Amino acid sequence: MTHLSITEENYLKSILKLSDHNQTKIGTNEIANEINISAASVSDMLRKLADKKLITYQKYYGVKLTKTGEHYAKNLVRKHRLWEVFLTQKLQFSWDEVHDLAEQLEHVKGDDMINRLEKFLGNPKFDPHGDPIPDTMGNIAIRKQQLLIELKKGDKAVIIGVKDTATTFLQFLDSIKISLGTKFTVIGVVIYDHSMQLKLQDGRELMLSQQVCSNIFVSS
Amino acid sequence: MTHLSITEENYLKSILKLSDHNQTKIGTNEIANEINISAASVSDMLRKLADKKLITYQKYYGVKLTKTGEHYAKNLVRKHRLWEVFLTQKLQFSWDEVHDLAEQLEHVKGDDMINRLEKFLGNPKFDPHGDPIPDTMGNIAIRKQQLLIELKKGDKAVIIGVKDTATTFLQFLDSIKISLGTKFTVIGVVIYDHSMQLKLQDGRELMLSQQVCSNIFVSS
DNA sequence: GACTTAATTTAGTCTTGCCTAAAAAATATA
DNA sequence: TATATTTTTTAGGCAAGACTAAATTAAGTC
Repeated sequence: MTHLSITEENYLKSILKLSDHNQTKIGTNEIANEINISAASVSDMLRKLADKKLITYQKYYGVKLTKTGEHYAKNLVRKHRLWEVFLTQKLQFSWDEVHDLAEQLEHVKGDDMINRLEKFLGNPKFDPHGDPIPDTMGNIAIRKQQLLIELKKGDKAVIIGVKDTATTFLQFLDSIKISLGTKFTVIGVVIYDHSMQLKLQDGRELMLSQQVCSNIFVSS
Repeated sequence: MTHLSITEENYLKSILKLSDHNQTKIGTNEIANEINISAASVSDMLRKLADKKLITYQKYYGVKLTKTGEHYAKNLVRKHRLWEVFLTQKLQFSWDEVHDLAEQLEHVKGDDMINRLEKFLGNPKFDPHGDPIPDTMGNIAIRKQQLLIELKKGDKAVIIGVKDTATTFLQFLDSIKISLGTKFTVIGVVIYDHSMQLKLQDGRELMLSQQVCSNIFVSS
């Protein structure tokens, strides 16, 4: 375990994130875009990360994490999500406030601390946004999940995560009192704009736009 | 509140630490020695910190924190000590293990988080080594404390802190099951080498060397 | 296949924070 | 007081990580 700089860690994390959506090799511009840095700077860094065997990199042909690189990256995700659980569960932050803090906390070195933190939090499997927390080996619990938008009238389900974690979206969900674990039944789908009408467990009825429904993960 | 780099924060913290012992202005070499950096580099940084009005600095005549600089430095101490309480109380670390982790955690930005952490921990006034935790204004609780070595035969007291926080010392105290809050009576002082014999609340009797007794704070 | 456009890399700089060696100022000593 | 010693600063460099501008490679189009 070589010591990586915060910058290096952030590159690895971005590459992992992009790999999730896009199975093929990641382009320089994609990374540049993800972390708001010039493509030239990214190019520089990719060479360095390749030298350290954290990525495989062929000039002009994109980049992929090595096993080592992937391990580092997943460990960062693990740390990030555990800290998010800590911030929401123990310090009562709301789910739209925790990302930036976790972004800092994830770079604190000390795997022993993280393992103890995990235990202290009761070995949670998902973070406050419903994203799974990798274990020490980088294994990630898989969960059959679908988007709310895919449900049909009459379906019953529970909210287990969000696809978009933008502050405005999370705050909107808070404002309508929707959170992880909320159970509901689809009582109608508007043909015209694909809005969905839900009846919540607490009896409230709610109309959600197609865009909102496309960003909420549910499980039946 | 300008954003300070970790490096800048560490300089401020060192200057504060040195000021505690030494009321006069702090010399370049002292700082260099404290943080293990060349005097030349320190000189450089002092100029930068003075430009930012965090210290008052007169070439060749040493350095002092400004009100602003002192505020930053005390806030760092506050964060450091609160994180130490967290690590020992919640994650079950022992007092000799927490320093390096707290050294990293103290640089995480977010005063709101720290205030919530403080509350979560039950507003502790002292860290695991018995050092006081500054409040948000930088005020530090004062406590009448004396060194164990100053006590006389027959005195009763309670251990409230340590002067030396070296790992070996803390581990030694752990090994003989002495911790903050331990109550005792001095049942003898050896004239020859000034060792002290204590009777603990739990009935155990213990002989401690002059050096050990010179590094334990007690309160009667 | 030649040409245009988009993506990527290289070249040359800048800032931060560190270093060593040398110069300058302050302090101690004879 | 003059000299020696210690402390501090200046000068010149280096590595990391960023930038812009220019060059190169790949991909898309006619």
